[in-house]
Amino acid sequence: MPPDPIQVRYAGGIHLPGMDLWLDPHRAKSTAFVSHAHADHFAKHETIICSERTHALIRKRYGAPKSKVIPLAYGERYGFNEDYHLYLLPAGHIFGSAQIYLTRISDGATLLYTGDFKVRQSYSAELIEAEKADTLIMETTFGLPHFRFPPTEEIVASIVKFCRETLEENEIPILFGYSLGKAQEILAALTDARLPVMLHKTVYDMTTVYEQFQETLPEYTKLDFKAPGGHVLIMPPSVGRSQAVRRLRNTRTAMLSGWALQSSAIYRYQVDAVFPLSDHADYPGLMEYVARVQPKLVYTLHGYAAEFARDLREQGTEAWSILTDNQLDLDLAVDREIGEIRRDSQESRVDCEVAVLSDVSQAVAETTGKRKKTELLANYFRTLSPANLQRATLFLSGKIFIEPTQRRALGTGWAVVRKALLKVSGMNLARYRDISQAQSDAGRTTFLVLNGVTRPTAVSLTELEDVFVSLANAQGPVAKNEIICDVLGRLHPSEGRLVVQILTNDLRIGLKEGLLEEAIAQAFEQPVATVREAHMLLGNLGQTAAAAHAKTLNTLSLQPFTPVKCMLASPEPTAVAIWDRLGCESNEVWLEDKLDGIRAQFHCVDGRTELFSRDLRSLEGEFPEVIQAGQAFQDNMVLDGELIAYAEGKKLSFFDLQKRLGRKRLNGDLFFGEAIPVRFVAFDLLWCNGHSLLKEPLVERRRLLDELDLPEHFAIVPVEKAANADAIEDAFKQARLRDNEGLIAKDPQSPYALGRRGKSWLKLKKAMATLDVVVVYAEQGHGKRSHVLSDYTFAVRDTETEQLLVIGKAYSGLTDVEIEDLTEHFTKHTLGKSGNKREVEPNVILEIAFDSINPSKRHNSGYALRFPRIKAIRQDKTIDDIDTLANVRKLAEG
DNA sequence: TGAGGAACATC
DNA sequence: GTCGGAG
DNA sequence: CTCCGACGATGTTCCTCA
Repeated sequence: MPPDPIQVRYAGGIHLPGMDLWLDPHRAKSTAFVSHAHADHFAKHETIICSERTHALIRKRYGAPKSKVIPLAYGERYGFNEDYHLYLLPAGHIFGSAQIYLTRISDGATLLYTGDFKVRQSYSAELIEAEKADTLIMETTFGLPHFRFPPTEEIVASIVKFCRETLEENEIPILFGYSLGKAQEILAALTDARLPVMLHKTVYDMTTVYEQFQETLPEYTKLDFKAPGGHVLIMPPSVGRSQAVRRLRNTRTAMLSGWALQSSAIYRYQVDAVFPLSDHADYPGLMEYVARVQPKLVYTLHGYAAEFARDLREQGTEAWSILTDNQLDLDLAVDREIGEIRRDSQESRVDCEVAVLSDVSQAVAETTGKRKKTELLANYFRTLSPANLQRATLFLSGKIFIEPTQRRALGTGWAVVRKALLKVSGMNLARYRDISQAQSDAGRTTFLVLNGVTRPTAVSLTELEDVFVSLANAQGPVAKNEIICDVLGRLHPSEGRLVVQILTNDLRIGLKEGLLEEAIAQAFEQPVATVREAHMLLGNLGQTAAAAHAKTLNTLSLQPFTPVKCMLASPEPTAVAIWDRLGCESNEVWLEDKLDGIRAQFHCVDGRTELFSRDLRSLEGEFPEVIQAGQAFQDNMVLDGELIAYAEGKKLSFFDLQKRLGRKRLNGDLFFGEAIPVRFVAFDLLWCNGHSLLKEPLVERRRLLDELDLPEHFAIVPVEKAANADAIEDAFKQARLRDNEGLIAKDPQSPYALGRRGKSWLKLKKAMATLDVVVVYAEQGHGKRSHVLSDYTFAVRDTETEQLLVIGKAYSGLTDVEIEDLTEHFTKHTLGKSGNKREVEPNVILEIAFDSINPSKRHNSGYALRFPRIKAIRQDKTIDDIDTLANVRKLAEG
């Protein structure tokens, strides 16, 4: 009578309930077997069983673990408890990697768990050993029959050939392989070739550990970015996109991975070559291994687990994927390490317009270098019909609507999208969080969450546009959620990723509008400047692309009721600086008060009037009285100006004006009763009675502006002319007395530069006193700051209660280095955590600059700062030196 | 019904 | 609005 | 020099949930 198999279950990791032992669990457990030293297999378990070599690697890499470690030599028998004993066998994956062999003493039942393994002899890892076992739990990363690696010598020979040829052409070969295991395997494999090798720091560090156990490594040096020439560089894939590596010229890159067998690999890794050097077993290897173990029952996991299990069953061995549903957890960790997407579901990909667009987007994201990006895009643009060209350029610029004036918000932020992703994938929130935290990249997260759960169909760009429009029209998150679920369910994860990126307005593919302009110019052989100009005039890349395609760019001009991108001013700290920049040219600077309102463009032709905001939105609903009053203008014109809150004899501020922003409903009494009165103060004239004035100098535009008869609610900003820095300084003081922010200085000879933050308009703002505050909370940032604590909440002291009261947050003003230093500091001085926010010891003093202090409900000090920025980290000060609430109050009132 | 959150837009 | 960083 | 990303406060709207 054969014994019952040792019970196995899966619960976020493999668990053997009979002995309460976990095998390579992702999260910290009481007792766990750690098969090898890759980071994803190593959590803070209370007790860790691992090979003594793995233990050495872990110690070197992460320092001595706090866990209790039971290091075992291969074959060393260990009595786990009264009923179970175990020993480890080499797994051949990386140095020190082990399988675990368990025996239940009472009935002799046995179980073998492989961890990651390889059957072939490798250069840097022990040769695998197999033993007969009743139950086998094995990894099946390459569990499809077509994964057959060529003989290792052939692979190595081709790698060496690649390196030699690259060096002969005076270029630098770069080999990408994971810093622990793969990199040393490559290094060892290169021994006979006698090529000079440089190792990236992370690889170098791990290699020094290897060296203690291995005599056959060739000579190597640490990567010197200044003189890499003539060397073979080995580095982990993750640093391949780093600045330092990108800066290296004349490189040829190669990825070393089992996935190289797939034809899409070169494209996916964005390298010049791929070689199938793997530390996993290929399909024949997996089969051979099963034959050696002769198991009665097999559980498979990782990669093509279900497929491989099916193949085994067909051969008469009972085999099951341990739980396809849970694969992601384990695969994910590996993905993160080696920068791969495990399951390549290209086969299920449907060739459609959206798929092509997402490929282009992905390629742009992965391409470094402007020229390559624009060329890629230009080639793509040329293949599109005019209508699809509009859509594609819009979507790639993260926009949705072709007509700028019909632009509406989608109302789909991360909250809505996350809900939809959970629904489509059936994933629970905890797992989703794991993925999103591990990735800290919205696109990759989306891909992984959707991977394998959607039924891709062909979707055209028109259909996608329809989805966006219906999203904009849908009312409420519930309705939007449904639409998103529907479209994601019909898309391949690669396409789903793009759609989510567009929905959340977070494309992040290193594609700015400027680059798209260049691509459009290149695609249709137009000068970039012309395309750019057209974009400013049309306010929309879709239309710009269409015009470039139709070769009608030159016929474009400023048209009333088509808002244009407005000219902006650059900040300048002092009057002297302004004079230096503008004065020398024409010996005169024109000064206007910098009004604190909202920028607006007023269009008027024959009594029809329109008002647009700075980003070309119609302000129709918000300021109807201005639009109405403007109908009294006798002339046809386009004005540039500022909408301000204004009442005779009463000081009104931006704060007052904000109450009217974003309003959809204006009750009757809103502007006749208590409403904040408003006026449009013009400072420029862009078009007048049929003529564009953009190219005219400011003097001329202003002359015409001054001739206009102004209706109610309209005014023109006064100009003062200054002939030296002192006069500017003086005017600045006057402007402040008038409660304005400061000055705008203009070159009277300058044309109107659409959309430019140029040097013809400069702004001088008032600098307030600064505040010394202490940081009380620190938070993780986003995007490129997702790995640092870049968000600081700070407080002042209330001398009455001796409490620290929060007055604001800031990150702006610190350099990357300072943020890194502070991250380290706050990590060490954390008092408590809730979510991403951590309370920190109040021992970092910041000097904060700001524009004003206002009463606020947001922070418990009752005050908030406008435009807070960090001026300095005051290492010379302590918490005793920070500003007091009384001080703040004084500044707020003063 | 009212508080609270998300999304968006303005600076 | 602010700022630092990269091309 | 110019663009871009990653950040600040605050207002309204709209929806959800207790």
